[in-house]
This record gives sequence, structure tokens and C-alpha cells, in this order.
Amino acid sequence: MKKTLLEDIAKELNVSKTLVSMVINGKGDSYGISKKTQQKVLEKASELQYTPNVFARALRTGKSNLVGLLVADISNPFYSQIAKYAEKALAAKGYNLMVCSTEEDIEREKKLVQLLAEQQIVDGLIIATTSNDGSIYKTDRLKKFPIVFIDRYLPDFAANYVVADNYQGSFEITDLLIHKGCKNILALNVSPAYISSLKDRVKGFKDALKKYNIPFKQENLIEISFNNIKNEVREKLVKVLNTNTNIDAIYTLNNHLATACLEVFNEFGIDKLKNKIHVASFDDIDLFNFVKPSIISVAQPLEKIGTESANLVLKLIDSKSEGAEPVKMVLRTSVISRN
Amino acid sequence: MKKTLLEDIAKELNVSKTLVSMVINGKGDSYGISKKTQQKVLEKASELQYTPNVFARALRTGKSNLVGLLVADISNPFYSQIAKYAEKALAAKGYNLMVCSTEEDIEREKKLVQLLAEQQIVDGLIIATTSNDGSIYKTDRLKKFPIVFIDRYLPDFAANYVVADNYQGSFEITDLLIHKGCKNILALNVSPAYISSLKDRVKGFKDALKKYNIPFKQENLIEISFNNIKNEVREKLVKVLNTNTNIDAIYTLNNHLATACLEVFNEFGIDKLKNKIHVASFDDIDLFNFVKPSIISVAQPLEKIGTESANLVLKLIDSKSEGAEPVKMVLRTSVISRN
DNA sequence: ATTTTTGCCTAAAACGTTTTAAATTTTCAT
DNA sequence: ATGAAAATTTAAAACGTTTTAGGCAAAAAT
Repeated sequence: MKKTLLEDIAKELNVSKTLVSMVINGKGDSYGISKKTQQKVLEKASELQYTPNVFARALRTGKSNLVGLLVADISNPFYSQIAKYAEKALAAKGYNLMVCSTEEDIEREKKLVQLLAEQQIVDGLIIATTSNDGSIYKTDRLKKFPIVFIDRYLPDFAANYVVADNYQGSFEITDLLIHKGCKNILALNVSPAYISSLKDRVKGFKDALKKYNIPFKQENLIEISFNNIKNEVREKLVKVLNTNTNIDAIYTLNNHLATACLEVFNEFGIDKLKNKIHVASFDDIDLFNFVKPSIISVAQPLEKIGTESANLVLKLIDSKSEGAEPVKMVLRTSVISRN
Repeated sequence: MKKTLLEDIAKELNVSKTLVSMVINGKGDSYGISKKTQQKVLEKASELQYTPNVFARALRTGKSNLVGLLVADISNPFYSQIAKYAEKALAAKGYNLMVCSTEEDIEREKKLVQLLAEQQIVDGLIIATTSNDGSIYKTDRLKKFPIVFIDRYLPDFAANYVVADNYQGSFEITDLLIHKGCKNILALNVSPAYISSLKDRVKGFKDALKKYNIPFKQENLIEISFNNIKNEVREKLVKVLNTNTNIDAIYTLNNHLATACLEVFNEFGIDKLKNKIHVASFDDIDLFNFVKPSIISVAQPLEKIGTESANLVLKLIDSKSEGAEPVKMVLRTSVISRN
């Protein structure tokens, strides 16, 4: 049972494959194919279970109906949730999704972009970039390629993005901590710290302190390198808590840091820590619903990021929007307070 | 700056594009192209940054160098971890991965398989199937298409699969519970219960009971429908615990059930529950490291499942292995005991 | 009764590769 | 030198579409 081709349908009906192609693509009317003929073609096509060859079509039209999603780590629930919703939104419009992990490696990101975009394998890209300066996106070809950045945007780079309002979320959760009486908050950040979302979170944190005239101390912002989170957190956190005994809150700037902290708590016993330490984290993961000490967190609108970025990239693909102003979408986060 | 084509290289060197194609594809030697010419071609190709057009190549050869991964839900960490490792293994061999969520919907699975496999978009598929009888895989075309099932296999269906040893894991964890003194274990299963991994877990559970001459009671195996887990767990769990007060352990058959149980515990307060209830779960998630009551769990070899399924599907693709015996890989799980 | 318009349809080229079959050039033995 | 054999190289077809440019009737306008 061979695959049905346009030609098979054409032969059976004694028409040209041109005509069949037109009808199949819904252009029958605009090319003035009679209703009767269109009907015949569609019936025969479904009878023979015709499905167009994607590669031939892509070769001819330069369109693949694929969208790529590049994230640092697909096994991070933050990204996999976004992936899920993006896929759904794309599927609704007849597009398929290719997910690739960059492993927070800019070289791998570059290779993938080259492969997927320059090669025109995908019609558009959704990217959580690891790049700091966006240099890899400054080629002529890529500048007019449909790309939507998510989670992290590139400063000084006119590009479309859909991100959470990291500043607002961080400001609000810090504000909440302060309202709960915290005066000496220890913040944990993760390198590479040039990533826009992290920078904005730090800024929100600092500005909230400023609002209440609490001086920011550099030693209260610890930086952990992303590829050795567990160990560094253990090391540095224990040290700080031992030397600086009036820390009254810990604020982790992403979910990995939070998990690492909780592990340290576990290991050393929560009670050994000063009693009234509050814990807060950017990102909201399932875990936080179950864990003591109870954690307040900033939930990002994952579904919205996924859906909106997908729709935006489709819009870019459709509109061939040369020269249009880039769309910058900043979505509100919500602070989740647990008793 | 137009894309470089085979023809561009050919023209610059005054050779045919046939020759260039041969050299680029590493077939220079076998076609007897002189070393000198090969050298020239490769140099010029890299000078002009030639990369072949994937679609033209796929159209001509019928090979796309893509592999599809179909899972029930990419946002489930179980699957997203597998995805990560599969992607890595594939990338190492020059293949890319397309991940698609089926949402545990057999119709969507069918559509995706049709699109990806029958359409030859991908060269092979890795699938966590929702199908119970495998009927959608029994077409002539699919029977000889490179498919590796993961997580769940299809009984009565000669197919390649890579799965965890669900029976062994379930047997061992039940055994462990019994050793801890439990005599009245409540097991929570999830529908659709025809899924092989779940059936094997149930069997392991029952056989472990049998080993110690503990009679299996049907009312100690509760079934929860997968699309309403949270509510049903709350409802049924509370009821059972109230009526049947000598339950001394709860064993959830997957990670979703476990999370739902923990939520119920949270809601009603752990202390309200009989003190000495042990909690066990198939699957091992991050959460379990942090939660009280402490949970024993069965960890599946996620990395291995991802890597091995990827390698297997590549082997199938390469070997055009008609008629070869299907590979059935059953990987040991490990029971993780927390004090 | 011829020309023009309209309505419907088609042949052929094009997309960028790979592969087949054959052509050309070189080398070697005579 | 000459023909056969060996070593290189190539033209053209093929993969399955979409699109361009146009063809041919039938209907309408002159």
C-alpha cells in the first residue's frame, strides 16, 4: 500500500495535479475551480487518505510548520510547563513543536539556532537564551527571523519577548517579608548573574529594601554558580548563618536555589537554625506546598508565557512583519503567601 | 547574503554538484574522488559556510534525522527527565528530537503517530503509549517503522520496549513495608488501569503480600481516575481511613497519587491520621526528600530509559532491521528508603 | 460573426538535494 | 602509438510539492 500522492488523485479524476494541489490547500475558490470539481477532489483525497509530503512542501514553500523551543533545561518544571502550553497553542494552529535543551551552554545554543533558524528547519523560534549580549542573534538573517524570547530578554536588543515581571514579583515578595517583620534578609542569587530575569529580581529586592529605608548590604546577597548549586549553597549558607546570627529571612532567587536550601535545612535540622527565619523564593513549585518551614513564593504565569509566546511567534511568522516594532510583553506575577 | 548551495561550490571549483554532494557526504573515497579534489571541496564548503538543505535532502533520501518522542505529559518530571537524556543521546549521533504531549488521549496519540510516522517526518519514534491493545500500531506501515515503547509496553504485541521493572520495584517496596511491620497496606492505583506499568505494579504488590501470607483484600486497592486525581484521592482516602482504622501503610502507585495524598495529609493534619502510618510510592520525586511523614519510594532509572531508548531507536533506524527479534529491555529500579 | 471576457483548468518549472548510468580522462600493457 | 582497463567525473532524473504563466472553451459584448 503505497503512499497516496497528488498525482494519484489527479489521475483518478482526470484532472491536473495543479488543480488538486490548489483545492487541497483551500485555494480552490481563489483560483476559480468549480465547486463541483472541488467537491470531487476533496472526496477522493479523503477516500485515498491523502496527506501531503511535508518535506516536498517545505522545500517548495520554504515553510515547515515547525516551531522550535530552546530552553536551558527541559527537565526543569518551569520550562517543561511552558513547553506544554506552547505546544498546545501551536497545535491548535497546525504547527508542531521541537524542544531542545541548551544546557545553559551558549555554544550549544548557537549551534541549535544555526541549525534550526539559518537552515530554515523551523519557521520560528521561542528561546530562553543564555546569551548575555545577544551577539549570536545579530546576523542579518536572524534579525528578520521570527524569534520570541521568553523568561529572559536581551537588553539593548530590539527583540520580541514574553517574560514575567521579575522586578515587580521580587519587589512584592520582599515587601511582604518586610511586613512580616524581617529586617535582615539574606538573598541567594545564581550565576550567570547577567541574565535579565535575575538582574530584575535583584533590583526589585533592593528597591523594596530602599522603600523601607533598610540599607542593602553586599554580604547579604550571595552568589551561587549554577553548575554547582547544591554544594555551594550548603557551604555558603551554613557559613553565613553561623557568622551572621541576626539573619531573619532567606530569599532564594529561583527554584533550584530554594530546593538546595531546603536540603540544607533538612540536613542540619530546621530547629538548629534560628527559629524565626522566614523563607521566600522566586518561582513556585509543587514542593513548596508541603514543606516546613512554610515558604512564600512568586508564581510566574507559566501558562500565559507558553501560550502568548506561541501566539506571538505565529503572528510574526504570518505577518512577515518586517520593520514592525518588537512586542515586549511583561506579565504580572503573583505572590503566594502560605500561613 | 544568500544561502550557499551545492551548486555555488560546484561553480566556484568548476566541478559538478554531484561531486560536491558526494564529498560532502563523506562518500568521496567510495566514489573514487581524488584526495586533492576532496580537499578543495571541503575547504570551499567551509569557506562558504555551506549547510545542506534539510528538506531537500529529506525529500530525496526519505530520511529526516529527526526522532519523535510521544509522552502523556511533558510537564511531568518523569517524562521531561527522560526527554532530556534521550535528546542528549540523539544529539550525539546527529539527530534532533521532537517532543509531543498526547495528554493521555489515544486519539491525539493516533494523530501524532500518523503525522510523524506515516508521513515520515521522523525516522523513528519513542513512545509512552496510552493505547491498551496497540491497535493503532498494527498497520502494515507502522509494523516496520522504528518504534521503541518506553514506560509502558503493549502485551501481545511484538514490539521493542525499554521499561522499568515495575514488578520488581513494586514487589520490593511492598516487601520493605511488610518488614517494617505493616500488615494492612492500602494501595492507590490510577486509571486507566490497563497500562502495563500499573498492572505490573499491582502484581508485584499482590505477590509480595502472598509471600508473607497476607491476604489481599480488594477494598485495599483503590482506583482513582487519572483526570480527577486530587478530588478523588481526597474523597476516597479520607473515607477509607475513617472506616478502616487499622490501615498501617499507604502505597501510591505513581507520583501524582503520592502528591495528592500528601495534600490530603496537609489539609487534615498529619497527626489526625493514625500515628504509625507508613507512606510509600512508586516513582521518586524531589518532593519526597523534604516531606513528613517520610516516604519510601521506587526510583526508576530515568537516565537509562532515556539513553537506551534513544540508542535503540537509532539502531533500528540504521539496521532497517526487518524481521529482527524485538528488543525488550527491562531495567531494574531501586527502592529508596528514608529513615 | 467576430472579438472580448469570463470561467475553468493545465503544462512545466522550480525548490535543493542524492543517485544512477554513463562519459571522459588518465594510466598501463602491448 | 594503440587499445583496454582503471580512475575520475558528470548529466540528468528523481523525490513530491507549489506556483507561474498561460490555454481553451463557453458566454457575453460588439
